[in-house]
Amino acid sequence: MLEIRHLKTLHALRESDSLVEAAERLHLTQSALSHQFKELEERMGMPLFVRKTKPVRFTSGGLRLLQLADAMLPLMRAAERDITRLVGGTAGRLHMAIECHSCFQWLMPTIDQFRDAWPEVELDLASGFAFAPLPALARGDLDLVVTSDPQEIAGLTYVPLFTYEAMLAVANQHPLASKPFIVPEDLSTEILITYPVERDRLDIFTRFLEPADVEPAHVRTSELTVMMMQLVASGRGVCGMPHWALHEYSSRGYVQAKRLGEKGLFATLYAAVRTDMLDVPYMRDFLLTAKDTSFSTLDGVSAVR
Amino acid sequence: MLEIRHLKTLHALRESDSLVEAAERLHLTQSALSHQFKELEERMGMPLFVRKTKPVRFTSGGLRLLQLADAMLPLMRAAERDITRLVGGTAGRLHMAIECHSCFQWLMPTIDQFRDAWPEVELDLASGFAFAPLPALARGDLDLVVTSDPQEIAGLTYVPLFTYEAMLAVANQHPLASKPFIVPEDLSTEILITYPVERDRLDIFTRFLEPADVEPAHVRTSELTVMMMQLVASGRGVCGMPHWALHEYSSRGYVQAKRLGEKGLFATLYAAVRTDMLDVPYMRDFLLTAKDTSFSTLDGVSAVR
DNA sequence: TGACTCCATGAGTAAACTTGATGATAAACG
DNA sequence: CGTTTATCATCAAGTTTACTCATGGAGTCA
Repeated sequence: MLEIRHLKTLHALRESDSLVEAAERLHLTQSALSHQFKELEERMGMPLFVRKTKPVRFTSGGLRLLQLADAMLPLMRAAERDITRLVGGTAGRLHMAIECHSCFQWLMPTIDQFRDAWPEVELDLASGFAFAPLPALARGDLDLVVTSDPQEIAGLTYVPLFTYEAMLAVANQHPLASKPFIVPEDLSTEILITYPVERDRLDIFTRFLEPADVEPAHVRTSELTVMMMQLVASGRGVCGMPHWALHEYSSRGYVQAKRLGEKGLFATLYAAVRTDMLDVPYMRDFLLTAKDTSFSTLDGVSAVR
Repeated sequence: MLEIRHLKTLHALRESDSLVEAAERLHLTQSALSHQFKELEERMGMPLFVRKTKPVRFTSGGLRLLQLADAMLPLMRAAERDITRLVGGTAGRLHMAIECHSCFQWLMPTIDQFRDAWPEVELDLASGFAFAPLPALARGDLDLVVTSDPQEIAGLTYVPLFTYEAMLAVANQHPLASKPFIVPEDLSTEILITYPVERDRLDIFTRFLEPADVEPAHVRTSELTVMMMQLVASGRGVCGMPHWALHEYSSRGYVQAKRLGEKGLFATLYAAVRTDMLDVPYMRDFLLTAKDTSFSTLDGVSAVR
């Protein structure tokens, strides 16, 4: 019924002052526009503009359609631009979400490096995701999700980034420091320090304490890793942390890193992307950079991949 | 390039699970959709959905276009509905603005009556207009403006509603009560009570005091006419008011209504509408009702029309 | 009045769209 | 494991649509 073409014509007509001028602007003949309006007005059942005046004047119906055009044409242009950039693959959008809080510091170098290499790509990073990020990825609201819990969703591909061991940071003189590894019950009398996020996003709860039905004596939160390390070092609590994040502190003897459970608590981080995005150059590059960064981050820290 | 039809097709394809089903939904053949997609994907330079899967899966490009469809299709439907209602003329929109503050009480009965008669018309009344209402009317953002200052704007018609005399309410025992009429200088020692609006929207300033360069001793404001009358009656100020608004009080000897200037201060109120809206049934009716109401409001109050 | 501008109209044409039939491919089924 | 069924692509043909070209009427300005 109503078509984009009509809106474009109306828009051009308002910008110019007559049908002829509007026709030129649209690279059409005046006759074409005349026909177009005739038919459109027939379909709408009302005139859309007054012809004899200069500049042209719109009727109420015409004005309403112009409102529509003003709303729709920019949307269209934006979408077409996005598609073009997507095809080109050197520009586009990369909206990320990360489920794992402690990955921030690991992801940041990757992002910085990427931003330099692909200045045309619009970067966005959301961490505190209210909604489930993987469906949002499938829906197209996101472009990449860093997760340790890959779910089988059609159209999504999971690219493994690296495997890390979650460990417990304790003060050097702490009683637990002498144990070969930590068991859940050890924490029932401890103060546990975590990032200020929901429990079900912290491996130490979901995969260590909760299966054993153990609750720490107290839980306190901190935004910054440095701050957490200070608290731990001064014996005011313990905290779970990826071994690579801990390495900087444990290798200097600032705190001790203890294994969680006899066999350790390992997790693999994946980058989830829509499968067809794997072909897009900037996406390939981001994934490669992310892997590289993770290797170098892990380098000399652990053999775990 | 990109057209509504394409968005509708994509939308239908997401709702159904295959091309055939989408085709049915759109009352088209499967072949039609196949052709349509082939061409669209060619134009876009990328596939938009994965065919072999069930339900169909969209590529990133397809998802982006679906986002666009989700934004645009509702806008279109709303616009088309508005146009239909505009043509029918028994339903539609009537967004008003009034420039003259004291017209509220006069307009309200008209609006009430109108609402009963045309329940399908979406009424909206704005008084404190930040922007100029007449250009907004011409632009299509408003549908009716009550003004006493008609400006020649192409496409607008001014329907005179009635002429009224602005008068000054003073206490019975007030010194000014004995004068045959008021001159601007009389107010230089008086407390003037006004509605709490900008000065340039009050005739007593723009057409009486300011031309004579006279400032009242003090200006205080009040929201309610009743309250203003009480203040005036108890000798705590004077106030300018349309004679019809004053009549209720002056005819009972509560206050005195004095002429402003030897010849009186008259103003005509107009309803400004876009000319083509004069044909719309509900608009005709509103204007007639408004005139009627103004006649009956004036009835027995004054012969001024 | 004549030149000019603007818009409407009719006819012709090329392109786009649709249709229905047919074929290829892949999944579902006995 | 062959058969059935469903889905999508392709083809040829008919139809519609949207444009251009050519022409004419109406209004405007010297």
